Amino acid sequence: MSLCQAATLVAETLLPPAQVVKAGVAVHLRPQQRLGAGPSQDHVFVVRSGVVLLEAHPQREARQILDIYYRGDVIRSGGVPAIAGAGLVTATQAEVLRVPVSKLADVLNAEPESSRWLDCALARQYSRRLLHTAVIGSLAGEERVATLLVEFALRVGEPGYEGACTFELPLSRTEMADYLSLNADTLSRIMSRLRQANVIGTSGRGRAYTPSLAALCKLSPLAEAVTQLHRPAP
Amino acid sequence: MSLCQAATLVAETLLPPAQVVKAGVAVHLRPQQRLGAGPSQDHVFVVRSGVVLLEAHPQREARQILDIYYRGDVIRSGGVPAIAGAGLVTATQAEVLRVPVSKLADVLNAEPESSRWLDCALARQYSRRLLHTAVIGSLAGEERVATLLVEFALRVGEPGYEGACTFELPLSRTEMADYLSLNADTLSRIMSRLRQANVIGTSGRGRAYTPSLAALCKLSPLAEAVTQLHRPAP
DNA sequence: CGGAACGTTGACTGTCATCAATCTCTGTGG
DNA sequence: CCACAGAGATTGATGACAGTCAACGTTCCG
Repeated sequence: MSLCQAATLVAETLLPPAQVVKAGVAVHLRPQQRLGAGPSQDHVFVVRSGVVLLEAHPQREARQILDIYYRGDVIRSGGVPAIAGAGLVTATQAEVLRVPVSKLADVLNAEPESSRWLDCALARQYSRRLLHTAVIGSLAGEERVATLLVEFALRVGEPGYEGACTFELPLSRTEMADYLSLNADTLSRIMSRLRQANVIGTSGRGRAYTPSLAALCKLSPLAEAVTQLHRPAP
Repeated sequence: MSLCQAATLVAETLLPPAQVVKAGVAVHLRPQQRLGAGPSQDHVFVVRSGVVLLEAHPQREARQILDIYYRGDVIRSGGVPAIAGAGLVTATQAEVLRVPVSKLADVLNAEPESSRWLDCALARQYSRRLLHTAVIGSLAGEERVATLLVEFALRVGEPGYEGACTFELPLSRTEMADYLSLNADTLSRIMSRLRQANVIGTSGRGRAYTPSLAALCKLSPLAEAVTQLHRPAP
């Protein structure tokens, strides 16, 4: 099987096969560090830890975050559309594997296993893009925020008692706003409202928790789809 | 090379290799016809002519069009996220190739050529999704409409004298609105404004033309990126 | 302790959604 | 060929939500 089945989104297919790892080099990055500055070289990056963002500046003074990459995700620097100011930035400390496209191509031709892994990763990420289109295209501000919080809770959260969940916020308020196509001010207002409604709590800038993940999900019409695409491997 | 270079988005890589074609069956469809009604079977569709839409109903009474597929595009029915009312519909009369996933997987394993074609198609489509995220996430109503019109002009347009261009509108107003995350009423107002400004003209419901494609592009901050991703092969 | 970046909150404005009425195509049947 | 019906498209009046600008508070760093 070279195409990924919905049922095979498990841990073993998440990380790249050894041949791919051997073809690349590990890169350690601090928060807010740019990736793939050299546009001359077309690289593929595989996220091993941390969170990487794809950003662009379609307008003067306007930033848009187009994609969020988590552990196991694959990024092809040459596949970024020609939008002004497009580029990759880390949101948190991160470790990525950098593989030249030509070397990866060799591995793919030699190892069908690698093709299976790549197709699987790309299919997963394509689905997530479609879902995010639905989020920013059809949900109200509060619903968008709830959806992103559910995503974070599933991706980087530590479950607690009775459906409670503590999780890191890998993106700053401004970054979350740019991802959700909301104003940073508006996002702040929404977060305050959610806090007052006891749906979430925050501790410091980078962390949050929810007493009931189910309650948070009820605020997002697309929580079910998010859960399907971001739930940690069983 | 198994990954697609930006420079290789040419006609020869657009259509599936013969082995893939042999593994599937051609299906002819009328406008507004649904695809892949049987959720039991996971299929891959390749668009050979016409336009296919991926739609969903994230909210009661709200339709969102998540993706537009043109000639040469690849759709995997199993990759659609679990949003309510998600499914494929034709916008126009269309012909697609329907290939069972298991059969395609066999071909991919046997023929590296096929893997190259598939990776190429998926990379192209992923870029387009990112671009569309930027469109609905950061552009004003009029800019979104201009962007979509440029896309149509490049995809299905017949160039005329001095930058003029006549093109079919494969989507109805309602569908365009649902794709751009605009109200159908608002879209209609914007189209009227563009008509009064002589940027576009319409003849009947399904056709439009622009006296100057360059003028239309000037209304879209992302026209350059659209051109890069939708320009017909040289 | 001080400064800078980030986050919060309030008052105001603008854009787009909503609702309702009218108009225009398109296909059908007399 | 024309009349009709129904869906789709247009247009106007109105309101709500989110953006903008500005001021203040908080967190985190040296």
